[in-house]
Amino acid sequence: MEENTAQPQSLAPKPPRTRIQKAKREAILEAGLDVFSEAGFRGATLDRIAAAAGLSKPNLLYYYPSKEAIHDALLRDLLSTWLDPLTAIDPDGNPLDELLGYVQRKLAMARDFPRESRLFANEIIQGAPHMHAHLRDGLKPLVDRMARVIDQWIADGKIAPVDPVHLIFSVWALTQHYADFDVQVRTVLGDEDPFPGAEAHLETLFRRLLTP
Amino acid sequence: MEENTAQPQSLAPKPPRTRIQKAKREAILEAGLDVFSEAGFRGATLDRIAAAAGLSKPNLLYYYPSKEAIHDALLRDLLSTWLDPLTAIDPDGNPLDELLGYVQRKLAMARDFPRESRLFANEIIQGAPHMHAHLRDGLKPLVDRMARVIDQWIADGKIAPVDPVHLIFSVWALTQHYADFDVQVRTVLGDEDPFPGAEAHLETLFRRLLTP
DNA sequence: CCTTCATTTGACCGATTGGTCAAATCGGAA
DNA sequence: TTCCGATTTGACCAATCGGTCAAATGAAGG
Repeated sequence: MEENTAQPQSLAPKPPRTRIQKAKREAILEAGLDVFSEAGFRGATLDRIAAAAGLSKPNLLYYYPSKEAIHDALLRDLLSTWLDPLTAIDPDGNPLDELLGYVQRKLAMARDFPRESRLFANEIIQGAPHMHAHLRDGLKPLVDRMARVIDQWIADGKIAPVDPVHLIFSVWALTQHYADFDVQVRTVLGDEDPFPGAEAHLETLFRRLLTP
Repeated sequence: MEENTAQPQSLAPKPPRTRIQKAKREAILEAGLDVFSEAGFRGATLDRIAAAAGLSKPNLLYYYPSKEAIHDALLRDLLSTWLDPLTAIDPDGNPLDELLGYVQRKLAMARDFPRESRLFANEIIQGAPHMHAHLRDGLKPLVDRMARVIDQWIADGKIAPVDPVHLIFSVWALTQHYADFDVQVRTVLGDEDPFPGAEAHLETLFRRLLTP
C-alpha cells in the first residue's frame, strides 16, 4: 500500500482509513437497518444493533459516535437511492412508458428493499424529525421539476390530464404500501406472493388512468 | 350490611362503574392516541401519556394496569370503526357509486382522524405484534367477503375487471397515505391543503380504473 | 525484542423506563 | 358528623437506556 497524498480534510463525518473500518461500518449500517426499520428510532437500542452487528456496545460506539449518527448515516445513504427511479424518468421518452416504467421500478424497490422502505416510513410517520430539511431541499425540488415534465406531457396530449403531484403521490403510496404494510397484505392474501398480482394491478391502474 | 351489587364478575378488562372513571378513561385514551400515534409503542412513555392526560403516573396506572393495556384498548376500539366504511358498501347499490363513495369516506377518515391512521400504520409497519390475530380474524374475512361482491359486479359487467383484493389495497394505500405521510405531502405541496386536490385526483383515478 | 497505533472490552455512570406501594385525600351516603 | 370506598400521590425500585473510560489486546514495522 502506498502513501496517499495529503488531502485537505473536509468536514466529512469520518473518512474510513483502514479496510477493517470499512467492513465494520458496513456491518453496523446493515444491523442498524434491520433494527431501525423494525422498531423505529426510539424503539431501537444500541444493544440490539451491536448484537446484530456482532460487536460489543463500546466497540460499536468506536465506529459511530452515537445512535443518532448511525440513523443519520442510514437516512443520508437512503434518500438519493430512493429517488433514483424518479430521476431516471426521461422527459424525451414515451410518456406512458416512462411512467409505467417508473411504477415498475418503484414496486421492485418495495419488493427488494422493504427494510429501506420501512425505515423511511417510520421516519415520515413520526414527523420526519431527522429528515425535514432533506425533504425540503432534496425531494421537493425534484418533484416540482418532474411535475413540470408531466404537465408538458399533458399539454402535448400525450397522457390524460391528471394532477402531476398527486400522481407522484399515488405511485409512492401504491408501491410502498406493499413493503410497509407487508404483514397486512400477506395476512389478507394468505400464502400467495403479493408482487406478481400487485404488478399486474398497478400496470392496469396507471394505464387506465393515463391513457389519453 | 348487604350490598345489592351481586353481579358475577366477568373477565372484562374493567367495567367502568362511576362517572369519573369513564371520563378519566376517555382522557387517558385520548392522550394515549396522541402519544402512541406520534412515537409508536416503544417510543411512547407512560410519563408523557400521564402528562397529556393531566394525571400522575400512578394515577394513570390506577385506571389502566399497564402501558400495553392502553395500547390494546386503543387498537381494539380502532379496528372496527376503521373498517366501517368498508362494511358500509351496499352489494345491491350502484357499483361505481358504492366504490367511489367508499374512497371518499376513507379519505375523509384520513383527513379527520390522522392520529388513528398513524397509530394503525405504526403498528402494521412494525410487524403488527399486537394485532396479528385481529387482522386474521376480523379484517381478512371482511376483505374476502367484499372481494366476492366486487367479483360479482365484474361478472355482471357493472365495472371494469380488476383484482378485487388489490383494488381494496389501493384504496387503503392511496387514502391513508395522506394521513400517514402528511409531513412529506405538505412539504411537497407547500401551504396548500392537500385534501381537495386529493379528493379530485382519487375520484378521477378510480373512475377511470373502474368504468367499464 | 520494542514501539506505535488501531481495535476491543469490562466495568461503570447518570438518566429514564415501566411499574409498585403505603399512605393520604376525596366524596357521598347514613 | 362518621364512615367507607374511590381516588390520588410521593417515594421508591429494578431494569434498561445511551454513553464513557481506562485498560487490555491486536497487528505490523523496525
